[in-house]
Amino acid sequence: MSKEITSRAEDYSQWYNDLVLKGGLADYSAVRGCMVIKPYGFALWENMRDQLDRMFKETGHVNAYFPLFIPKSFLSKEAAHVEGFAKECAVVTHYRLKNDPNGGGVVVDPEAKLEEELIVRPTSETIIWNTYKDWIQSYRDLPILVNQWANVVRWEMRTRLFLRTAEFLWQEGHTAHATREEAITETRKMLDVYAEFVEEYMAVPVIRGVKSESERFAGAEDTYCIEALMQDGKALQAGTSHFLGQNFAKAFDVKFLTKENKLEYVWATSWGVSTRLIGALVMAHSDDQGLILPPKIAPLQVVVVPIYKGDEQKALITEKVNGIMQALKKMGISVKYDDSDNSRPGWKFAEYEMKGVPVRIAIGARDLENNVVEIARRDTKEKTSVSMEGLPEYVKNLLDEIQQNMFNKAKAYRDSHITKVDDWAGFERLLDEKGGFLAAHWDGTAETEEAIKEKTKATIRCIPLGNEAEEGKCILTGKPSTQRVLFARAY
RNA sequence: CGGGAAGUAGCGCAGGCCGGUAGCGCACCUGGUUUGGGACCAGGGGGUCGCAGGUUCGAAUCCUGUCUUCCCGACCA
Repeated sequence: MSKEITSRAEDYSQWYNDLVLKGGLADYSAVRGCMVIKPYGFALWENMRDQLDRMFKETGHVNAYFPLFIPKSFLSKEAAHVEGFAKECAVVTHYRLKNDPNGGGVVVDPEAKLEEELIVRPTSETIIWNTYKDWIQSYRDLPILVNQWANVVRWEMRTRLFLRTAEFLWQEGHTAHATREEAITETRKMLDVYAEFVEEYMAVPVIRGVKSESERFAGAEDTYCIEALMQDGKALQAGTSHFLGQNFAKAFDVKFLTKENKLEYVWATSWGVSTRLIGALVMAHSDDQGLILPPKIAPLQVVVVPIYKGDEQKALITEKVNGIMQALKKMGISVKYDDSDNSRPGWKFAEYEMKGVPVRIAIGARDLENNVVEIARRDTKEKTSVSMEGLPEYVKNLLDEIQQNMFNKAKAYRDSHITKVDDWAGFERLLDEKGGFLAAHWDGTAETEEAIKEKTKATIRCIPLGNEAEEGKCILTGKPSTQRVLFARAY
């Protein structure tokens, strides 16, 4: 048929592309490295965004919006920061086009060169801290807890749908605090918010941790992260939260007066998650039949497919379905009745499986007679005959169960792919044969980390929070180590 | 940005070496029969062959450039 999905076993990358494209989440666009997020994919993002937004507001944050363009000079104010992003910045140099005197359409007007070039934001720390300077006078102005939903641009060499595109959507929280402790607390709090969201709503288990120096955000003192594991054994960073210390306050000269009337630099955090989460969602749960979406964020939770012979039967079924739909909607369940006549039930079944709709209800003449419906769940593909009596409650419970089951399944896979390893040969072999996270000792130096990366392509994903101390020897150098860290090949 | 592959109807492809006015399957439209896991019959519509130049009487086909995508590397979230 026209919508075959490449199997995971055959070609994992192609499988992922097939799911995104054929599941209707996104399409390639005419612009290099940029994608079109289609309505179904955007509905998914909206559900994620809305929930995150609620959680940000519950933790005291407010939304604002800062400019897309950043003066070039701003970026260079924080040395580490500019170094981290310089290689992937899009630069605006002119502000006008004109008709090509040679008749070739429009050309950039050389007369319209900008005095100072503008950078399309790769992230907004600089423009925001330049602004915060004006907002902050005294300790009474703190803390500032601002988030923005925005697009950002990072000019990537190699792009992949959702996982890495030149332009992507995200949120970036930027907070300012009076004390180091308060800023660190904020950094950790938002990491917890992310972890809760990804686990509770996306049903993807994550490991909370701290990045090593070389994986740290450019300009941060500490970068915290949540790391998820994909079905091919590769890790994916699902969110980051940075303790920025006073780096940006110093770079942009943002000081405040304390109660004691002393002038001090402000402490900062920033934190973000992006549409990349959709990539994580796809790769954590889906199978060779298509997407599997967790009920809590699925654009559509239930689809009803009628099976009928002739218009009379269809009318009877539709009448019954209308009642079911109303009852489900009353319980806050999103449901669609697909009574379109241009495809048959079997085709619809396959289609909604591809799109990952958690629950399918099929109802035909036989069911009407017996006062039942057939319910199929996407996660396990199980089909059951269920009485019409109490159907809404049954569906409600089933959605909860699917959500839980998806998380449990992903967690079982993840947990079985965290492997302790103490010898180099085993380390290399496990990376190739099993994948997942390898818990190994590391001597704590960037040189060793780099050497391991070069030999194996594996990086230190994080040092887990609450990691237990354990004497050991570095997996590569044999030098003394005090704890295990998590290595993995990553997206 | 290097190495490989590709771009022809909405989707998947053939045609290309050997230039002569574009074809198949699915989808779509009409009518009918159908409908419990991707229906069938009959009739029909749809393509400046990615884009721009060039060679030629004539280009999907040959040449040059360019854009986009995929896979593998380097880089990164």
